Amino acid sequence: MSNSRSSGSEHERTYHHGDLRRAILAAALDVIAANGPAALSLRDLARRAGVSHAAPAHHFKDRTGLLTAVAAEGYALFADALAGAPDLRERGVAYVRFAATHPAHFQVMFQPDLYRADDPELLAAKARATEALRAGVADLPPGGRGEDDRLAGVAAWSLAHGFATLLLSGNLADATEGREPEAVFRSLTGLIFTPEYRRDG
Amino acid sequence: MSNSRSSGSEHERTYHHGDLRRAILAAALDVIAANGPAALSLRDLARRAGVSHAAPAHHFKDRTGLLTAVAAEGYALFADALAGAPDLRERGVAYVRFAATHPAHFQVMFQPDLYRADDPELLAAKARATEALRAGVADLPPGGRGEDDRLAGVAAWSLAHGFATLLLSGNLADATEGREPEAVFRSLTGLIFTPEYRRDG
DNA sequence: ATTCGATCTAGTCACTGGAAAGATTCGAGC
DNA sequence: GCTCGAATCTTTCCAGTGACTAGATCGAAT
Repeated sequence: MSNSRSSGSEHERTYHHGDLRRAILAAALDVIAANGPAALSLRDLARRAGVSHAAPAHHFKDRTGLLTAVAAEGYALFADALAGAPDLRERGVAYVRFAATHPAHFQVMFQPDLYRADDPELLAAKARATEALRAGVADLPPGGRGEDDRLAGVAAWSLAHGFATLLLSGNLADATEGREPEAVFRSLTGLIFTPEYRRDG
Repeated sequence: MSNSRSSGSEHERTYHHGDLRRAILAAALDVIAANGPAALSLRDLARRAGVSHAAPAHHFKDRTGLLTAVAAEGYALFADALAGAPDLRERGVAYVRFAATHPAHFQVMFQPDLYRADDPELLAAKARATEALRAGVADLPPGGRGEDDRLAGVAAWSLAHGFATLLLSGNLADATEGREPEAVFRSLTGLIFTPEYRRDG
């Protein structure tokens, strides 16, 4: 590692950036979070990182490759976030919190048009996340009821996902009104879930 | 109206298209439904309509203007679809059905980055849709309970919206498995809503 | 020290969105 | 029927972008 570029505020021009992949990814997340995936430009990211316009290609192949990397990283972080939650309700809260704290990742993850959905690394991370979700649903009903379990899982997923996407698209601005979105979602779950589907106090 | 262009299969070249605005909009919906909003190109749409690449600009100003028109039309159709439903549950079903039958509209509507959210026509249509949603939530609890009403409304909205977006992003493929998404959603609502929040049989 | 692979640069091409200026057609009013 | 203004469409042009290629530079292992 020749040059980490973290010592001075001015970019010290050297041939090798040091950690261009991370720098491009970080810049991409900024742009996406601010203006959406459509506003993302490889050349702009290269400029921000202080490298030539063709440099990112070596790390991500092309634009789709960059977004694939974003989605893969997103699913990995997502799986970790979900795994840390104790019960179903808190897993839903973690779902919403992830969307709120990682809006760029979340947006890209759920727009498969933007990336290569067959990427191996992405598939592995997504599988981990899916497993974390499924595990959350598995401890849901007292006894397995077959088809209803699956439906209940889809319902819980839909509830959390809908809240998260509405939040990111700005449609819950007046519903939350300054309150923490997670908190709103938490009280919301207490309202809609029937008692036998609750695990929390 | 000089030339409707609907008589023959071959485009009869005339200077005026006849209904270019509709033609461009229709082509745009096709492209978005097939490959997402990112794949949309004004020049491509112009080619499909058989006009010069600058022709669409007169009807939509720019790319953002076209997407604004898509969103506005979407909200108008959405309001109509929601207004036709008798009770809250069927309004949710209508929500999901709209997303399934108008995927392009739906996708654009809930990505405000793509269009001009302050467009007057769009705002009017969105207000109608919001009103239709609010009315659906209003007849929900037996007696008004203040803050809980609002939360329940957000919950119902989140449930329908989450199901719809997961459906469009391909995440419910194995959960529906050939069955009509609407039907799956309908049975899902019966499972998750507490009895006192139900109106249906 | 040399070599090899990884990283980055420079140059190029096709495509896109957008703006400007001109051509064609429509339709209202005479 | 004719003219004229407005709407619609074409042509031309420019800057920005993604992607490809060839070459320059660097790092590290041998």
